This record gives sequence, C-alpha cells and structure tokens, in this order.
Amino acid sequence: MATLSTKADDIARVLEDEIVGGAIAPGTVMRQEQLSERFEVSRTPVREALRRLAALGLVTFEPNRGVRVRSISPGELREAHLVRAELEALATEVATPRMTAADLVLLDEAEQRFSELTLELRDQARRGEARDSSLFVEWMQANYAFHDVIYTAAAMPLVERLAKSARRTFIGDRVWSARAELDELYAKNDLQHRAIREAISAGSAAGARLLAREHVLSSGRLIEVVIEALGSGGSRDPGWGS
Amino acid sequence: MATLSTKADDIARVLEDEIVGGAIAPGTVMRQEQLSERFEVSRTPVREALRRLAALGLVTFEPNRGVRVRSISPGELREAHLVRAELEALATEVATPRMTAADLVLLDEAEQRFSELTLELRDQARRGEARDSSLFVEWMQANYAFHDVIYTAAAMPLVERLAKSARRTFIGDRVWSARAELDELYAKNDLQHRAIREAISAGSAAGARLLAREHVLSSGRLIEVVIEALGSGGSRDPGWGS
DNA sequence: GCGGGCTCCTTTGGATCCATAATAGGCTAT
DNA sequence: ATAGCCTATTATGGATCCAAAGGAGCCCGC
Repeated sequence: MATLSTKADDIARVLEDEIVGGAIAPGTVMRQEQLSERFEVSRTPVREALRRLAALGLVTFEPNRGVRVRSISPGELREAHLVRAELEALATEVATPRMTAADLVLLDEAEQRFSELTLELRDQARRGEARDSSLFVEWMQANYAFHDVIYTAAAMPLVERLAKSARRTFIGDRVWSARAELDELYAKNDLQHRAIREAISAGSAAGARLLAREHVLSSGRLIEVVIEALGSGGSRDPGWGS
Repeated sequence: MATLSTKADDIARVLEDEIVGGAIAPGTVMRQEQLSERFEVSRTPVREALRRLAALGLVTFEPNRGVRVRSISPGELREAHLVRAELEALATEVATPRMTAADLVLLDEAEQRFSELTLELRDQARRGEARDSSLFVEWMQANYAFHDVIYTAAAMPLVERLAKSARRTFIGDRVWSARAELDELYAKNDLQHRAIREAISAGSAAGARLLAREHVLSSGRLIEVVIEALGSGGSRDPGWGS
C-alpha cells in the first residue's frame, strides 16, 4: 500500500479543523500524550503536527510547558478582517472576468442557499426559540461556500490559502449564536452577497472588488459589535493571545 | 539556564533564512541526517523544523522520499506580488497617520541608503564591472529596510508576517543580479520610494496607499521582465513547484 | 501559624532504535 | 546485448527510551 500521506499531516488536518471550528477552546493546553493515545500513535508524529499548527499560528509552543491554543485579541481580529478584506477584494476582481456561465450558476445556488438560511435564522430568532447551534454552523458554511466559488474562479491558490487561514478568527459558533437583535446585520450580509453577484454578473471587476471589500469590512464590524455586546460573559477565554 | 527557545525553532529559523535568501536552491532535497549532523542534533528536532517550513510553504514533504525546497512558478510569483501589493497598500495606508517624526527620520535614512546603493549599482553596471553579488544583497536589504519602517509604524503583525513571507519569491540574488540594461527600472524603484515617503509626509493615507500598491506591482513586473530576459539560462531549477 | 526551601512527579525536548518504502545495482533468461 | 526481475542499500516515518525543566506538595525552621 502506497503511503499517500503521513500520520503527522493527517493529525494536523484534524486538529486544524477542530481549532478553527471552535471544538477546542482557545487557551486550552494540548497534552501530547493525550493526543497520541487518541490518534493511536506515538508522540513523535503528534509533535510534528503541532509544529505545523504552530507555524500556522494556531497554537504556541511554551518551551517545557506545552502547547496552548492561541486565542485572538480584539486587535488581531480586526487586523485579520482588514487583511481578508483586501484579499477578497483582489480575488473578486480577478475572478470577475474569469467567471464562466457555469460558475455564475454555482454562485447563484450558493447565494440562494445562504439567503434561505439567513431567513431561517431570522425566523428562529423572532420566534424566540433557543438558538440552534447547528443552524449557525450551516449558515456560516453557506457563507463560506459563496466565497469559495469566487476563490475557485479566481484560481489564486495563495490568496485562497491566506484568506481562509484568516477565517479562523471566527472561533466557531460562539460568536455568531450570541444575540438575536442583530437581525438586520445578518440580513445585510445577504444583500451584500447579492450585490457582489450582480456586479460580477455585469462584468464590473472594479465594482465587484469594492463591494467585496466593503462586505468583509462590514462583517468584521458586525463581529466586533457582537463581541462587544457579549462583553466577557459568553467567552471562556481571556481574549488575549501571546 | 532557562530554555528560551527550542532546537527545532532555532533550526527552522536558520533554514528559513537560507531558503528565502537563496542559499539553498529550489528543487534541492534536504537530507535529514545531513542536517542533523550539521546542527549537531538528532533527526527529531530537524524533522520538526522541516514541518514548520512545510507549513510555511517553503518545502514540500514527499512521503518516504524526502523534503524538497519548493520552487516558484511564474504564476506563483505573479500571484505573490499581487498579494504583497494589496498588503503593502493596506499597511502603508494604516501607517501614514501613525507615523511619528522619529519614524519619518527613519524612513528618510532608509530611503537615502537605498538611493545611494541604487546609484552605486548603476555606476557599477555602467562601468561594465563584474556584478558584485553582495552589493545586490545590500541593495535588497536596504529596500526591505525601507518597507520595514512602514510595517513597524503600521503595527500590524499579521500583515507584516504575511507580506514578508511573500518576499521569499525573490529567490536570492540570482534574479536581481541578472542584467545591467534595466538601470532605469531599478532607478524607478528609488523614485517610487521617494513618492511614498512624500505622500506619507504629507499625511495622505489614500495617496500613500495607491503609491505603495503601484510600487509593488511595478517591481513585480520588473522581476517578470528580468526572468523573461533570463530565459531558462540562469536558473538552476525547472521553475515549477509541486 | 506561616513562609521558604527541598523533593517527587508530571510532561516536555531530544536521542536512539526499528520497520518499511524507494531505489540502485546486479543477475538471469531470452 | 538487453529487458525484466530480484536483492541489497539507503533514507524516511514512527516508536521507544532517556534527561531535564516546571510545578505541586510536603517538611522544617522561625
């Protein structure tokens, strides 16, 4: 059997997903032995995987003390959004003249799904129901799916990689599931998606670029508002990265 | 003695510098045992260091075959410059209102040093002397120093990290030391630096932003031209990354 | 009663050891 | 002579082993 991937890489991918998905809370110390018995390997590949996560900025090595999942300070969150705004703007600009009819269909489908989920989310909040965490996850994924269509069309692997790594700042669903009074802000996201879609459809690279930039910046502000509203009450970490 | 850093990190830093500096040619396979005896450690920390380099995109693991220093395709080079243009534009915009008088002095000094080296370089080329590799290295470092002043003032660690990682595309001095007939393009870099400096000095964030963007894009085109002029004659790698 | 220091335990960082995949070279059969 | 197969070598991936740093808890002196 030809080995197509190495244990360290597999483990790194899993842990990466868990951290960016919020399954592992920021501030947690990851015990090597614990991980090694979980993945049924020795500590060696575990440590190599952790090195990779460290290089990606997801964890920090505290020599002789362990690895800790990095938490994001408000400043870092803000900066990450500024970066993502520029990168998405670039990707959208490049993607616009490259979008085929098929791509546009994909974009439409993604937008429609996102729109539906946004409505569902709003209705659920209005009915005062307990917030369904999985619905938020779906909503986020639909949001990402929309942007992914653009990334794919842009065919810019570096931009895609960097921008996606900046997504990790979302810290799972804890941020999004926070408040219901932000309805219209969620809805604004949907409207912005449509605007971007229309600009692309119209072949306006410059317009799509500006809209994409504004969209990311605005969703960044949304997150800041939500976090502000949360105060420190809903977060289990000090909100401070080394 | 308190251990402030780990062997793996030290090794990673050294190798990182060597790769981005071009001391290790793209395409090279890095033998673990060789590295371990060079750094006088076992293969374990070496492998952890290599994992880090892999996460940074500097090398690729080919399972059971070794790690290979990634080479950059023309497309990747182009994309990296587009990214760097956006990030530098952002950093410059943010830095402009934050620049203190002291920062401006630093910027001036960096610019002046860069200017001098540019002239030296031109004169050397005009006299038809054998190109002095170390002079090019100095010139590049002076170029980076100028931009570093801006990064520092911007106080955006993420942007700085990403943009600097995009610098690695320069592949040492092989690119720059290529031709003498590109004098005015080198000089153009200098003029652009001055324009950026003046825009910052005038407090025009938007102007500085545009100038920074154009500057990076233009130097990216310069590199493309140089590589084009080189053909495949001066490069020891196939110019293709996995 | 309390603070400082000493000892033991846990966990990490690193070294060494082992199994296996890839490859190079030789051998055989045609 | 040459193509194909088999073996021996080498380097990697992973496991196990060892030394040392950090911290918790205990003990002793004041």
